[in-house]
Amino acid sequence: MKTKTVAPAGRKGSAAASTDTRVTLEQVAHAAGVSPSTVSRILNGTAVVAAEKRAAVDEAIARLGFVPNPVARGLAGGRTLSVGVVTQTIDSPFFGGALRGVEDELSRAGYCPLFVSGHWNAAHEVRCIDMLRSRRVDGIIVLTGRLSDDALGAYAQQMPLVVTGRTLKSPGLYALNFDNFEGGRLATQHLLSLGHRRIAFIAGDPRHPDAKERLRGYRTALQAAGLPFAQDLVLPGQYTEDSGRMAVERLLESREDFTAIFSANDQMAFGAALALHRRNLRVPDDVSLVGFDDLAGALYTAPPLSTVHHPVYEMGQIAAASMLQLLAGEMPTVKLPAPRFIARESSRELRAR
Amino acid sequence: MKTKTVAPAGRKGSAAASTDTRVTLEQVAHAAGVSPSTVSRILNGTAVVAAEKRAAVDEAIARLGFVPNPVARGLAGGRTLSVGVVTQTIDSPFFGGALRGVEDELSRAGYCPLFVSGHWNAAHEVRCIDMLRSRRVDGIIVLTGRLSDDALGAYAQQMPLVVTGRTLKSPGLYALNFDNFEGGRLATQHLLSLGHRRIAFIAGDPRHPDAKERLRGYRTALQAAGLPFAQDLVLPGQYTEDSGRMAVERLLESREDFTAIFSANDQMAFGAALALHRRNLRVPDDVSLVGFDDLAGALYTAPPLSTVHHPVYEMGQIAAASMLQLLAGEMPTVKLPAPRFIARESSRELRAR
DNA sequence: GTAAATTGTGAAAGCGCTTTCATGACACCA
DNA sequence: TGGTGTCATGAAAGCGCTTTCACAATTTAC
Repeated sequence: MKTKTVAPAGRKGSAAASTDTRVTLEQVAHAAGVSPSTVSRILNGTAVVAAEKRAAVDEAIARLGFVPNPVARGLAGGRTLSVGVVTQTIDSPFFGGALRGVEDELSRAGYCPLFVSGHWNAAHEVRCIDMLRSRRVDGIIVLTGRLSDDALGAYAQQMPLVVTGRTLKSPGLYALNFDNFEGGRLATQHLLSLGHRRIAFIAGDPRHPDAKERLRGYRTALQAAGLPFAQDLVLPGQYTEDSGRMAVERLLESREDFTAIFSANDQMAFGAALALHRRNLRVPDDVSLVGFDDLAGALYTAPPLSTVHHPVYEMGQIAAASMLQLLAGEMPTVKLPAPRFIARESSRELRAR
Repeated sequence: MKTKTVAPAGRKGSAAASTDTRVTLEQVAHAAGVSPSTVSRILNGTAVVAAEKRAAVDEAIARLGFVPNPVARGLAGGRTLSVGVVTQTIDSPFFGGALRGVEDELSRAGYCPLFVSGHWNAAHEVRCIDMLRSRRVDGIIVLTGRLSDDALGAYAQQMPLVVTGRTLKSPGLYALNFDNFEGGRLATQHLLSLGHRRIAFIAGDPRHPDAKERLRGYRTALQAAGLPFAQDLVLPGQYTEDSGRMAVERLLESREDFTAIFSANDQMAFGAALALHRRNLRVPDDVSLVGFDDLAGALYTAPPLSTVHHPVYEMGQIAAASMLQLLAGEMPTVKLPAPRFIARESSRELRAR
């Protein structure tokens, strides 16, 4: 058995696996006594190969510890087995779970995510997407973001696109949207069922479509209960903890009467809880508080926050799975799970005060 | 002006920038009337080029909207302008900030991070690193992790490596370590200076070197104050919220006397706060509570948590900057900032009870 | 039995760059 | 003025794959 002498493999230390980055497909072909084309065909399953040669190649691959070079593959084949993921900040408590879902699902299929942060800025998102395109990703997943629907549609003409937080139809584009309206309705409904009638609402940034939907859910639930919509009970917020804190401070200063607060997201609810604490108002004894999103932290506030569960991890998984389908030439049809309200300890039935 | 007819550029929609992924270096060379080598030299600054030709090339690049293809560059030049980042979970509240620091710093230099999750599992980390190597990243940043120092040293022989959470010297390897001992000392010192004498400690997972260091800081501070070290006041924890909650529950059941708790990280402090809340013990009136890490959430607990500031974002930045230096053939020398204690509202002076 | 369709395989041409290597054009010193 | 350097530049050879194309070797059809 003649084996081409190969540069010594980098197998120093116990950790290095038995794969050698320096072995090339050509060496495998030599070792197996076939042509490179045949090896490639076996690797990609692009054609039928005689069982005998296939065995020889498989053996050579195993023996040499060959791993195909994705960079060369990308150049030659045009596919890089990587997909770009535009998130807003990589350390967002909200999107974090989604990133994990994307990663898990993609790596299962041998794909690799490229995460970039758009910083809630359309121009920056454009730059990110350009960067991803120049890196030749096979597709792009956009988590919400500030880009116009038209802009996204245009990108979708160039490569597969999956986008969350929108309802949007376009060829080569799959949109995944969570039912924020229903979530808003559920949360409000929960407070109403506990007897609350004066329910303040801390709104999210109105530039977010989902913030508007959550507000609409709130209004609809009030209306369904025959209650008037009081503009003074709706406080503007920015989806940040601090904006939630300030909203509650304004609310208290306004001397508006209220017994419960529905915050359009958990982060603002955390801020709200702090503001209430500072005024010696106890949750839920003095004020019931509910949030939206069910962030990891919602389980560990004192008391744990009642909130609408937003399946972010699943959202990431589904987005990735949809991308894989798009890449395979199929049209995805999966939908996001429906919102569920999680009653914890920050809300309770209204008592006479 | 003769221009080679090029496939129509993908400039549909207002969002698509004026760059065209399909323009190649060869087309630029043609358009500028020079050879591809010259264009490459201008792009990389590898050689002096006549000002006149340089101008012609620059013009052609701008006119055609040429963007070099990193995949081809990677194949030809052996450098992919990407660095792998092994984190533990991409959505970790602790490492999140570090990832952002890495991303910001790398992208400034035209590099691109590839984030992979090791899930606190040495075998998984090995697989991640192999994957990154096969993707031909130029270097790898390992955020803490479970790999042995030897294994890391072995990898460092193959490519530049920056690792955090260790003190370790090896060629081609740069280790960045935070002074966890001093942090632990500072936090304990803070409680001592407020008059506390019975200070419980919720320990982190002893497999983490930093958890051991924080404990050592606690012990040293007690010793320096002439206080005995009481093993019964040290509760085992796992760095998770729930382990913090359970630790406090065990502590209360043990009927051990204590007036303050120092938790080895903020996540466990959050759990501890919840357990105290459930027992109607108020922070800081009944029990002072301090954490470690200064997570984003520490600012918005009720009350805001006194804690040791761990500069994670800077850690990410510095790790990335060090990697860039390593890649440039220099040996980095930057160190992490020293720990600072941030007194907020969860700790106060001891009062007679 | 011959023509035609089918099949497995190898040779070779790229993919879009980087990087030697060779070359011609000048400048320099004796 | 001839020889030796220096310098900018182009030609061409890869980098490690995929994929087209061509070609024998079969198999099938008439």
